[in-house]
Amino acid sequence: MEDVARLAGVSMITVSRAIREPAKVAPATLARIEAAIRRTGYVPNLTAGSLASSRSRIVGAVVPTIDNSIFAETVRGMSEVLEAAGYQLLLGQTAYRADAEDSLVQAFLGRRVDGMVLTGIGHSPATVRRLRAAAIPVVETWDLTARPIDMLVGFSNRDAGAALGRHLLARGYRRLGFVGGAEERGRSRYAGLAAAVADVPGATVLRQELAAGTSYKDGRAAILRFLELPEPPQACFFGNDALAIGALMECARRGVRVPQDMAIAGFADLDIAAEVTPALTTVHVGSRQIGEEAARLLLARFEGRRVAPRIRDLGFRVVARAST
Amino acid sequence: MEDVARLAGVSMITVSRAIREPAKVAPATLARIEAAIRRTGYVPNLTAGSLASSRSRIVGAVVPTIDNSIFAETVRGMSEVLEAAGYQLLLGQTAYRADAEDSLVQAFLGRRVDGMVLTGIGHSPATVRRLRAAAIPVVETWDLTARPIDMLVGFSNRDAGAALGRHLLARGYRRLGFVGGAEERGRSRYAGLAAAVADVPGATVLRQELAAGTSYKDGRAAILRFLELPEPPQACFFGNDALAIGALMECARRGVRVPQDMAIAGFADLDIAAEVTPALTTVHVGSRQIGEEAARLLLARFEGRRVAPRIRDLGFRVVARAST
DNA sequence: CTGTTAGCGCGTTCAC
DNA sequence: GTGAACGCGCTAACAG
Repeated sequence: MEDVARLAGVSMITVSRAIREPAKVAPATLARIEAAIRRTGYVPNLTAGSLASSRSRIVGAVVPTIDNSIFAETVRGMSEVLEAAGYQLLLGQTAYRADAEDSLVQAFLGRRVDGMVLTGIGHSPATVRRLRAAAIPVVETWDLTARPIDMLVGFSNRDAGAALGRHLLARGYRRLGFVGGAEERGRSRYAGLAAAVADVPGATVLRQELAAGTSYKDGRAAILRFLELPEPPQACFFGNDALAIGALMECARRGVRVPQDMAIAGFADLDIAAEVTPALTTVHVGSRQIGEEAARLLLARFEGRRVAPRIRDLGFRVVARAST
Repeated sequence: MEDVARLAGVSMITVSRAIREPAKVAPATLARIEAAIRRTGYVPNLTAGSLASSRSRIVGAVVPTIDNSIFAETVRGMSEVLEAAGYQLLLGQTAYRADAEDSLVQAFLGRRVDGMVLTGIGHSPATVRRLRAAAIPVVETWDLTARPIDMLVGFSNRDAGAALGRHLLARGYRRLGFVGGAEERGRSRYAGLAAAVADVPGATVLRQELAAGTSYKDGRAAILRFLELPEPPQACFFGNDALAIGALMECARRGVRVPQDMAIAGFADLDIAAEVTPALTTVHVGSRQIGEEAARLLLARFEGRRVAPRIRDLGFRVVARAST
């Protein structure tokens, strides 16, 4: 930067301004500086800038995984909004390991990210303490609570589970099954379903809890376990679409008719849910919008705007298709 | 850090060492420092560390998108290997926009990433110049070339396309179709297919080039266009599994038998490819391994080890399933 | 609109 | 095994 300044015959601070707020520099000066930048091949060191300004223009995001497209869409939405505003995304994946979130948060805070996005509302006390101490904007996502750490963008997994349960019950199914991974949000969906079932005399629900981080194969195996029961469920709600589609495919192979012999529903409404045959009943939750909105909230706070309300319930929508 | 040093009765540099190389600090001193860190809630500022040491422990990765799980797996593999080594991942998505890569590279270099991972081997001259000037380790992925910018982990899209073409031809199909997005690697796959077709007298191939960033829906539409022809292809190769599965589903809906009336093949071997009915013939390319290996190469270079060879051809494998 | 001064919070290099 | 001085490259705050 010193070279650039010398070449342009100005001081370093003017170069700095020419880069960050070109409008505040005289056009002639600006032109000379730009020429000098080009000649020297100067690349501003944003690390030094971050240190000096104590703003990194980096946002940290922690998700369980991006393989499973439900979070991939969220990350994509976030990343597009952030990039458009000149921010970068530091991505961390926990693979559903309990301790991974805290160490990622710690690492991100060490990098002085300007904001953080977390998945879910369950965090270790240490994590919460760290985030509060850092005093940066934080957005929790994919769930709902009255007391977020700071801001929140999501929907009620419990209500969504209940709504899907009511849909199944309304369709006349009474013996229900639930299959989900061992993680917080999946459990909330089950709790909702169970509550809906409790409201209807004679309705029952059987639950299979799998390890977290499930995929197609697990759905296939789970539906088999149900089908082998003397009295299998009539309808099965899977904690995510991948599980449900695995189950759907297994039914197709075995000649189990969906929904006549076994109704199947998923969760999240991946692109593929509408494409399979029969098309999958699921709950649409706006994965992409969650990411976009989270990013927008952060940007608002970065720009000093007050965010109200701090809780954004984006809701959900039961999408009834042919599989139920 | 000054507070910590004072509390522990040592100098700042000793605190610094206690954090980075605890082995080089006397156990008693170390214990006092750790206690002081806990009492003060001190969080080392890695930005300052980066500036002083000119090593950021950040790797930048540019992918077209992570929605499409083929790159999601690569990113996941990368991120796991990097996180285990104490590195963080800065993620950028181009959404297949031509100019997006260069601006992301520019931004990442400005942050002084220690290394970069790019998707593909086609980059603007400006991008290549920047990367060379930065003199950091760079890994290109998902394709093959004799002259990578620095290092490369991938496979030959052309050969993979040709291999799948030979598979279709060996199965007796002569009128082939190809559907792919308008992007470099998809075009290479087509080129390979076309070459395989040229080797067999009487074999033909019809091509549909879609916009880049395709999904299930596009596959569905594309197969319809083929089916409406007076003489549709007998077998259709799709540039990625999502397209192929969309087509598969459309065939199921229309009562078009796969593979008897229309054979279908995809590319990348997503988890779901093995699960659909009929199971999808595709080309396995080790998306996850590409990411892991790219990360390992970078780590090797960060640690000063020489990497040879700099080109890692991970190969591919035609996975013949029921859909062809 | 432009410049000056004074750090940002560490790690490097040497010395002890 | 520990410390002092210096600088990494930039920007905030103020002055002009």
